[in-house]
Amino acid sequence: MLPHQQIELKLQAAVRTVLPDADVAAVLVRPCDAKFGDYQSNALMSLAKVRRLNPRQLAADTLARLDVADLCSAVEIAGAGFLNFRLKPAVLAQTLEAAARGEHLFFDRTAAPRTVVLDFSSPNVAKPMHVGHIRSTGIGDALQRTLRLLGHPVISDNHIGDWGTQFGKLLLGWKQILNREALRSDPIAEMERLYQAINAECDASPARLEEAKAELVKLQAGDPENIALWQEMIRLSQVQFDTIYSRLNVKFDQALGESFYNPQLAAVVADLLARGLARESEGAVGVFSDGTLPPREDPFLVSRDGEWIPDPALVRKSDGGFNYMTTDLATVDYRLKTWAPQEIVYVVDDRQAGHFKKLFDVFARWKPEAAKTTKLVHVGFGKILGDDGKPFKTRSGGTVKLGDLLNEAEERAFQTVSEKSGDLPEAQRREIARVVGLGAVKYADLLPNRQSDYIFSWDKMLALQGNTAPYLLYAYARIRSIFRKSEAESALRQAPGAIVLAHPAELALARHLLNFGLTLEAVAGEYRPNFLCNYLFELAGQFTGFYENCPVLKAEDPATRTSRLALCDLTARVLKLGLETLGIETVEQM
RNA sequence: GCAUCCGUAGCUCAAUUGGAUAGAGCAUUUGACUUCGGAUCAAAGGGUUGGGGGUUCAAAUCCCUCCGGAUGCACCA
Repeated sequence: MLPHQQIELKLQAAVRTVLPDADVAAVLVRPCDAKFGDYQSNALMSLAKVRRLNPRQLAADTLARLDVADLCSAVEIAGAGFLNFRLKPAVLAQTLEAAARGEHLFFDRTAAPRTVVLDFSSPNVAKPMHVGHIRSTGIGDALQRTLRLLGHPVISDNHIGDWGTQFGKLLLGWKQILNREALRSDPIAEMERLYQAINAECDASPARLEEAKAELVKLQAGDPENIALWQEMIRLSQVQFDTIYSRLNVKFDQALGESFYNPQLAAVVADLLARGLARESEGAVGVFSDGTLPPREDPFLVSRDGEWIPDPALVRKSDGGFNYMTTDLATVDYRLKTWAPQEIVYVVDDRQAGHFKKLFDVFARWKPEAAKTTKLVHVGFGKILGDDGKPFKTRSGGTVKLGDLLNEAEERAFQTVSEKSGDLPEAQRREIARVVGLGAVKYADLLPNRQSDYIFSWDKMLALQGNTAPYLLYAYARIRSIFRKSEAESALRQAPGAIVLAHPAELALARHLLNFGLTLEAVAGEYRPNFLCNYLFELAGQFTGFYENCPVLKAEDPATRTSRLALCDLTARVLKLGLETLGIETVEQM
């Protein structure tokens, strides 16, 4: 167990003896500004507040019951009632030595695993994956990696858009205007063309729209020809998905598309009707407000002309068809029955926040028992903008296809690598460029707080300085080169010596290494990979300070050299694992 | 119109239960080293956290209000 956790447990026990009724779950120990110490707790101030106690007195009483002499050199009460802890350097060194022996890497697997269904990526059949998919896919994958690393069982599920009204138009196009040659060379582009052409015709001609609807009805009724064509469209799309996911190194446990839930949709609606949760209105069936919330907070009401009117969650259209609310409800039901998760997490565009608010509300009313044990979470994210501040498009104004984007990233990275390391063989430069280019795109997407929009910039994400993937990869490669040069790695692994933290830069680096686990927990707790990005960037910065001030291979004595090599190795391992957790590979040389 | 999210340095962004003097990178200026990888590092300037009010020992964070932006508002997903 890491030192801060030991302190935290002891502090919680001390608080319990002083305030037996207190909820100590909020009594946390967190890293703090180095001038105050290594760790800090500010929990006593809020505990004192609600009890109208003097916070400094409470801190003093708690401190009297707290024995952390084995871990800390001093505990201070500061300011309004902060507790500041300073680790003994020996404790710091011992923690690093245990890591050097491979006993841990500054994080613990969770003591309270939670089963999480992670729903992300969700591309559509017959459409190209575009730049927008990088967000859901990248954030979702980083979250699944983080949760797994911490020991939580994860079921990642790609809820592919393989059903819906668009197939009426696609089928009509396929039967009437399909270009076989184009389909062979670029199936996704051809299917997209079919959809766009027919869609435009339908907008202009109601008769054409009726034709498309007729194809859809046939498909829904199980017409063998339409089913076969639909399956062919899915198969062709799957080839594209597989290619992209393979490049991005993203894996799913499940890929149960919308069509998987078709057989359950009628039963879902019947059940909602039978329970009195849904009712018919204007020929459609919807779930309406239950009046328990004030109108402003009620997701089923909307204001029009100064009046609150119903804004139901429709589960059946007036033509008898179902929509995505119905599918999502059936999906929740299936996931509950199949995996009994504690959480279902949807990594989906923030624009759908309203939909999820309704979905979660209907779920709570539909399955009140399950709602007590299963938390539904919408992990939303903002848009990617061009440097004009408008949604990111190609120069001609079209959608940026994900495959093209990845190609360009690799190409740009290749040019830089060739410029800087032209002496490496081309195959190696290609491989470096692949890792750097893809890493740059992923990292740039994970770095900003996910809820805000961000501006896409090749120059910034591929820059070798600043908070970028290339910088972190370079930091890693630089450490690795020390070992290449010294051939000291095997010796280090065989006989890890004592770690001596004498220089301030060594201490600072060591402290930062210890915070890796806290960072991972924060990522998993708030579904925010950017915490890990910033942690790694800071780690690289701390390493630089160490590297500038503390000669490693030229250290003054063998013991110092061994100790510093161990610090290098631990830093490299955390960088590598951290990047891996973000879905980013590393290279030994660049 | 109503709702949601957002507004932080010239630009792009951070800020982990409300915590101590709001931090990085870019850009700008200055400096270091015939380099354990210069694809480097160090330093400086730059802020009334959109405005105003409130709660609190403590507010970028919570509440109210105004301004500005994005998004969403039954039978597309």
